[in-house]
Amino acid sequence: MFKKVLVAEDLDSISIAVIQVLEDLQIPTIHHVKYCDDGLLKIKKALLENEPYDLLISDLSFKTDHRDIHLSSGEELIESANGVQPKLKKIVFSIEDKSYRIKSLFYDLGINAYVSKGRNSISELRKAIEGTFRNEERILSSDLSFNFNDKSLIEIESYDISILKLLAQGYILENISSEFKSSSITPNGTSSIEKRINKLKIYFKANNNVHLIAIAKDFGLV
Amino acid sequence: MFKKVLVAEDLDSISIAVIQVLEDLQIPTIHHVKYCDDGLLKIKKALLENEPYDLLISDLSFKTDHRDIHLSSGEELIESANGVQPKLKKIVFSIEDKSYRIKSLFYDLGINAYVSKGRNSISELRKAIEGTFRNEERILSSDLSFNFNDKSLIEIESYDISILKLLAQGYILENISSEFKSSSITPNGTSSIEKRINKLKIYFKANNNVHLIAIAKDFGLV
DNA sequence: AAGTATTTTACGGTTTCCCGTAAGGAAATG
DNA sequence: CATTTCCTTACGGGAAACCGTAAAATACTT
Repeated sequence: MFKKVLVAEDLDSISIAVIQVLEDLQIPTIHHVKYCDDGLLKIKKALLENEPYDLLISDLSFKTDHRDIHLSSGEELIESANGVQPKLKKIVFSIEDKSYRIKSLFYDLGINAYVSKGRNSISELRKAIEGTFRNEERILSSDLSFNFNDKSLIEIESYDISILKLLAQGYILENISSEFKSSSITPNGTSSIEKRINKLKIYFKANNNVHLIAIAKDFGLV
Repeated sequence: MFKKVLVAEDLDSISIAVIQVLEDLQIPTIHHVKYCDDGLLKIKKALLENEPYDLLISDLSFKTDHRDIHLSSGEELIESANGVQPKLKKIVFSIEDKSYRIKSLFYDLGINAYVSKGRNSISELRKAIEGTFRNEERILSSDLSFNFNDKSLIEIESYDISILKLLAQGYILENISSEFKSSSITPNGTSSIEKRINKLKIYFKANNNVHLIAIAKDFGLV
């Protein structure tokens, strides 16, 4: 079994349970951080000392408080971790249950397992840890069931997200156009952007921009 | 100390920690439900058997799954509980940290304490339980600090919420107007609704309706 | 290199939003 | 009962969204 595991989880009420699972699995070294920044520091330090972690279990969203931080989410932590220790095994333990967000964790960040916080997540987490150790791939907790080959939602790309983000910030078409021009994002004509928004509206069955942003917010896209 | 406590929390990873706190406080009877409906049933049953609960500790948001449910949130559970056992002490333990939503829990649902899930919430929860037992009022975990007398946000009333909800569903002004007419909500002229939206835009510093809804979503108003 | 397809951009007409002003009506005051 | 005040509604003009069409630019094929 794993020898050295790092847990990144801000909520103490949850980290207790996660650590309990790791103790049950008799993992000798269990470290826990409440901030992503601390997590990256620990990973780097462990590498320097030639005692790297075997496994990172991370949440996705972290509360903000008084402290100044560089890494604000689990995604950013994992991305940074990939920069210094690409082979690190990674399990995400989060409440998120939107398939395209989870898919991107596997595709873009190369995580080994995703466990959704739910009514039976402790046993799911345990199974995921064991499976990851056995080098199983794309482990998903059983309350989630979506098809990795379903392309439908993955086609919403960063370009669409950029538009939605700016719309949600009160930008009008012209503003978005000039914003894209100055960031050299293409296409950036008002007409093209308009068309893309229209596609999104059709896709999400939205009546108008207001409706679209409400839906995008619900889906956690912005 | 309390003799009989009910915990309503769907996430097993969290309920473990909550129950641990209660055990540390040596509470003889601790029950736990993962669904709001089960919570209400238990409260009713305990009342019938003349062994009512002294305290309810509830989360606010519950995941939906295959099961059909009547009560979908902690608010609804507490409201129902108030219907059958108004004197029941109530502590809410949730991730929510928007002041006006928390205020309404105290004002409208008469909860005794609110503990925000955070980096040190376990000790906060323990303090809240002890404080509630000593009949302290309006207990707030210390990571939250807002003024109960600050009227600013509480003035957004259900009328505004109705407008925001319909906007978020893609209604245009005319639709909202006729919707209000058929529900006999006043004022219902397009002009009045327009003016009210304008006030909201000024209040939330929103550039337009799209921006407004994005902000409303962020604040959890809709 | 020419032709075809696709993408990007431009344009115009209609609807809705946006915002100021003002008329109409109800409640409050004296 | 008249006057003031506040609230609701109506109206109008300009801005932005909405929606279809078409031209221009780019990429793709043969």
